Amino acid sequence: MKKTASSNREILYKEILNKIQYCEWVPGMLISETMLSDMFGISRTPIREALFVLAQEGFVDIFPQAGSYVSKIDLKRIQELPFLRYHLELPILRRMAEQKAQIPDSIDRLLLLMDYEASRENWKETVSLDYSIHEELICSSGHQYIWNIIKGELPHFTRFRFFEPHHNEFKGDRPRVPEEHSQILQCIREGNVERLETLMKSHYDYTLELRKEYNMNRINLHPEYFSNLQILNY
Amino acid sequence: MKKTASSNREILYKEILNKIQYCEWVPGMLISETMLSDMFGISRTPIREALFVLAQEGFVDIFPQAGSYVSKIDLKRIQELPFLRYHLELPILRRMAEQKAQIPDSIDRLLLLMDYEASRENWKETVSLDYSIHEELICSSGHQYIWNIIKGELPHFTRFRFFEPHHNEFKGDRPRVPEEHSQILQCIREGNVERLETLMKSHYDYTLELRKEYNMNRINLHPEYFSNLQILNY
DNA sequence: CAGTATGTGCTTGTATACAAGTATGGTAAC
DNA sequence: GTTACCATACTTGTATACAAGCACATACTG
Repeated sequence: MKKTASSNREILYKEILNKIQYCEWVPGMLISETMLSDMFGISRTPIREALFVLAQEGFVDIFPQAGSYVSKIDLKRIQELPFLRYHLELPILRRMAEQKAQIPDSIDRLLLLMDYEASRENWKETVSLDYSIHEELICSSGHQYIWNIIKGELPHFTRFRFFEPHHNEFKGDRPRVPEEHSQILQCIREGNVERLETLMKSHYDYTLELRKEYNMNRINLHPEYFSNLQILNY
Repeated sequence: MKKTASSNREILYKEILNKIQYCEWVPGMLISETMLSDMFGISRTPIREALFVLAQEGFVDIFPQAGSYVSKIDLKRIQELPFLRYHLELPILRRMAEQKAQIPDSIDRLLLLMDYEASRENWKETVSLDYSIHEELICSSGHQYIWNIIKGELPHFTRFRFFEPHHNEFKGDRPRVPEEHSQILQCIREGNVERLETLMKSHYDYTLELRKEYNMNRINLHPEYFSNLQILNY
């Protein structure tokens, strides 16, 4: 029993997810199966199969006999992600710090790369490396399944990062992210648990992030891209 | 644009998931599309669509041109669930306790029902009410998305609860679960944060659970149902 | 002019025929 | 007896035809 190369369905799934997470297909856009069928030059069957999985994950809304649409960016969901990551990643990293666990060398390489890509303003690559750094840390401590859960939510947040074509947070409201990573690593190496917790808290400053003026302005540029806008009014 | 009644695909998804999570279809069992097609009296198309989603969630393994199988129970995944729940649910309940938040009346009704169903040894209903109690608590504090993430993982654990037809944990290794719920509620109502943390820790005693003699014996009855068995040997 | 009814074109839902790859068991060669 | 090969039956992957339902525009009615 062998696992063969990727089927069209799997390729399509990744392709469509990329279009959506980087907002090349904007929230609310109609994506009918026949349209995708023409675009990719294959039949509706594998396209439907990819769309179901994407719908299950909240990236596509399917209205029977009416149409399929790129889902709107759910601000409630965005708001919950930092909570999720803080409370799952911190205990893992804290344990690594307490045990002064070995950190894989690959991390330092990723840090360098992220700096490099950020300096060249390659934002897609920068964000991708951001995620990879966390992935390496979490998985090196054996919590692959926890990371998989987080990973499934990340594309929702990626949309929030990319919905304006020319925005980037690393120049805007969070220019210090790459530096924060280095500091977090250092804390783990030194076993400095207290500072680690402080750093993680600000790295995932989840209580107010969405309601910062910076983000309010961005969101108001494209209110039609969002659902659950009311959470901005508390 | 209206959401119509459930399509066959959605019905099938739930139906198949139930068969799998309650181990009516045992781990490793072959479930070919034509077999399901005959069984349910509908064509392969909606069945395939349901199977893809289940495969994505880890309940089904699809081997192209070879066959589809009920996945084995992944002990690593089972082991991570208590970690996940503890670190997500505790901060939510802790906050409720600190704020002495209002707890919906429906919870007390669910507690009563769970006691009742447990006393009548209706295990499916008991487990289902167990989950509902947590759901009510978590969602009443506004963290529906966090609960959805946990909810997606629960059927994996349900399989671990039901893979022996005549086993039940509430008579076996964890008879005090219903009582623990009452105590947790009381802590929240009284704002007793310290005791809450202790209770939650034992409610999700995640570090050793799988390696307790009780579970080792159960697992050894059906080693062919499991993957990642090696984690029992640490 | 307002409101209702209806037809048309679009969408997704389902069934089925066919393509292509896998695993198995039997057979023949050694 | 052992090994290699091959035919066969089974699996999933894909394409396509048709069914059924929604939404909008249009025409009709009051």
